[in-house]
Amino acid sequence: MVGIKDVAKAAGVSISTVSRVLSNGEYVSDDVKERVHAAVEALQYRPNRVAQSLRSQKSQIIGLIVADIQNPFFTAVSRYVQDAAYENGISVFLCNTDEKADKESQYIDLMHEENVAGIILAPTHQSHSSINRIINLHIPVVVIDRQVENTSIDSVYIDNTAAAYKLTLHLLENGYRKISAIIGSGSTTGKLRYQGIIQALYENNIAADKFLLRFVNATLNEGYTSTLELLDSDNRPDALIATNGLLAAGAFRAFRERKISIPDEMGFACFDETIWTALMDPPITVISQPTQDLGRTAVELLLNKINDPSNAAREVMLKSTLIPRESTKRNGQEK
Amino acid sequence: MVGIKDVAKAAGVSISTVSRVLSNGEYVSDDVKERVHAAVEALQYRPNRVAQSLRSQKSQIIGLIVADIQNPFFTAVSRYVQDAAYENGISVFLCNTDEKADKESQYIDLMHEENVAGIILAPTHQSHSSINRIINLHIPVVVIDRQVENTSIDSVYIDNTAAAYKLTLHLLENGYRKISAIIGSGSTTGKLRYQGIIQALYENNIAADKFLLRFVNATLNEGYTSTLELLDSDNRPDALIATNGLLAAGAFRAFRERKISIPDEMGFACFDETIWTALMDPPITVISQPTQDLGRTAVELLLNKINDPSNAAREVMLKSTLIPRESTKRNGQEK
DNA sequence: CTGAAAGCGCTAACAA
DNA sequence: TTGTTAGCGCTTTCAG
Repeated sequence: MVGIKDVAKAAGVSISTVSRVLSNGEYVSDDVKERVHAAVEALQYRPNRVAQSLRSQKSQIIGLIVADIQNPFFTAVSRYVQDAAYENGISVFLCNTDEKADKESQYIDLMHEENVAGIILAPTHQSHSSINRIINLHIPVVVIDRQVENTSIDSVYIDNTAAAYKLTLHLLENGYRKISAIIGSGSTTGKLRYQGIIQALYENNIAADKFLLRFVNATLNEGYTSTLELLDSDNRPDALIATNGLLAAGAFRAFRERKISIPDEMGFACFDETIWTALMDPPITVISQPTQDLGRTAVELLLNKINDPSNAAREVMLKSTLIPRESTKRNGQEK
Repeated sequence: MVGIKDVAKAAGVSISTVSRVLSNGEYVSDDVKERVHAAVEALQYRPNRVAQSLRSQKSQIIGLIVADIQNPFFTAVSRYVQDAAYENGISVFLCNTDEKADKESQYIDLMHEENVAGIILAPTHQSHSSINRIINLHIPVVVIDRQVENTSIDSVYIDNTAAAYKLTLHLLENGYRKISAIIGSGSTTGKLRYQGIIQALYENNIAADKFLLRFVNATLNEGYTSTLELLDSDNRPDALIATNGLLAAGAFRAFRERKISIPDEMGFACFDETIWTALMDPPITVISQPTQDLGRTAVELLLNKINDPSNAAREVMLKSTLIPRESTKRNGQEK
C-alpha cells in the first residue's frame, strides 16, 4: 500500500506538505505543488479515506435506508440518490429494512459505527424512535417520503394526500362510485393517501366503507389476496386504488384470475409509474411520483446540513402527477 | 462520542482488556467480562468501525458494482446481496456504472480509498482492465453474471448460452422461423446469449440474418426504436427475443404501437422474470434467472476469499429456467 | 489473565 | 511557505 509518506519521500517534502497540496493547495509554492502531483501520479497514490475519516471525524459516506429496494419507487429514488452522491464523490450504503423496526435500528447502529456523514431515511410508521436515535447520535438526516412533525428535521416528500384525492376524484368523474383501496400499512404515506381518498369520497357524499378501504402489508401477495377478497365479496367495489407498485401487481393478478374486465367492470389505478404500467392491457392510470427530483433534493438537503449543521431545516414538498390512462376510462365515458 | 476509553474507565479496566472482551473474549476472567459488558450496555458503547478498519486493515464493507440498479435483474441481485451481507454484519456500497468504463474505474478507486473488504463486480465487456486493477490492488473480488477467462478469479454466472439456446429452440418448436433478437451490447452476457441463439438457428438449418440479430444499448428506448425498425422493414421477423427486461419493455411498447398481435403475428420472449411479465397481455415467456442464488453465492464466495485469500478461486454456474407462457404459443399450436 | 505502549494513515495546530 | 508533532479510536504485540 502506498501512503502519504511514500509520496512525501518521492517528492522530497514532508507529509504535511503533501496533505496540504492535496486538500486545498493553499500556501504552497508552485514548484512543490508540481513535484507532489508528479509523485502522486507516479506512485498512483490514493488517499486512504478511512484514515481521513478517523482523523478528521468527517466521512464521505451517506446511508440510504429504505423499506425495499425492489419496490419500484425506492429503486428509482435510490438510483437518483446515488447519481447525486456520485457527482459529489460520496459513496452510499444501501439498506433494506422490510419495514422491520429491528432491522432499521440495527442499520442505524451500523451507520453510526461506520461514521457516516449523514443518513437519508424513508421511515416506516414506527420510525419515531429511529429518528430520535439518529438525532441523538448527531448524525445529519433527511427524511424522505414523509412529513415529520418535528420541525427541526429536513424532509422531502410528495403531496400524498392531494395526490390520492386527485386520483379518487378522477375515478369519481369517470363514473365509479364504489371505490375501494388497498393501502400499504407499513409506511406513513399510506395513511396520508387514505386521508386523500376519504376526503374525496366525503365531498362527493359517498359514505366511507371500512370493508373497501384496507390496510395491508405492501407486498405483491397481500395485494393479490386482498383484492381477491374484495372481488369475491357480495360487496364488490367498482373501482380499486393500489397505493404502490407491488400492491398494484398483486391486484392485477387477481383481476386476471377472476377475469375482471377493466375498465368496464372495474376501474383500476395505482401509485408509482414504472416501465410496465403504460404497457399493460389496459394501460394503467397512475400517480407518477417525482422520484428523480426527490432523490436529488434529498442529497442536496443532506449535504447542506452536513456542511453546516446550523442550517435551518427545510421541508420540501414535491408535486406528483396524475397520468390518466385506459384503466379508469369507463366505456365511452369521457371525462 | 463514547469511546473504548470511557468503557475502560467505567469498568475499571484497561482499554486493551475491553478490546479483548469485545473481540473474542478469550483469556479474560468472567468477572471482568461481566463488568465490561455492563459498562458497554450502560454507556451504549458501539465500536468505531473506522478506527477498527484503520488499525486492523480489515473492513466490514463490500462494494457492489452493477450497470444499473433499475435493470430488474440487478435490482433483484442487489437485494439478495444486501440480505446476505446484512446477515454477516457487512455494509454494502452500491454503484451504478451505466456501463461506462470511466465510472467503473472511478468507483473502483473509491472502493480502494474506502478500504473495502471486497468487491462484487458485474462487469461490462470492457472491464478487463478494471478486473486487473482490482487484482493489483489486492482487493478480493467475485465477478457475477460473467465467466472470466482468468482462472484465479471467483465468479458466479448463469448458463447464458444454454439459456438462449433453450429459448430459441422453444420458439422454433412453436413454429416460429424468422427469429430476431435485440441484444444488450454492453454486457458480455449479450454475446453469450447471441451464441446460444445462433447455435439453435444453425442446428435447425436457419441461416443467420445479421439484420435480425441486433446489438443495442440495454435501454428501454433502444429496445423500442430497434424493434420498430424490425417491424417496419420488409424483412419482418415472426418472433423476437429481448435479452433483458429493459429491452423487453421497449419492444413491447413497439408492438403496442404497431398493433402487433402476439403470439400470432409475432412470438415474443425475453430474459428476466419480473412481477409484471406474467401479467402482460399475453403473459410473456421468459428465462428466469436465479437472482437470489446468484446474490447469496456471490457473497459467500467473497467472504471466503476475504477470510482466506489463499483459497482457490471457484467458478459457480447457476441454471436458469424457461417459463413458457402465452407469448410464444402460436394459435392452437401446442408444443 | 491484564496493562502499557506502539502505531494504522492521515490532518491540523503550532513552530520555524 | 514548509516541517514537526500530537493525536483520531482502536488492535495487538510484549511484558508483567
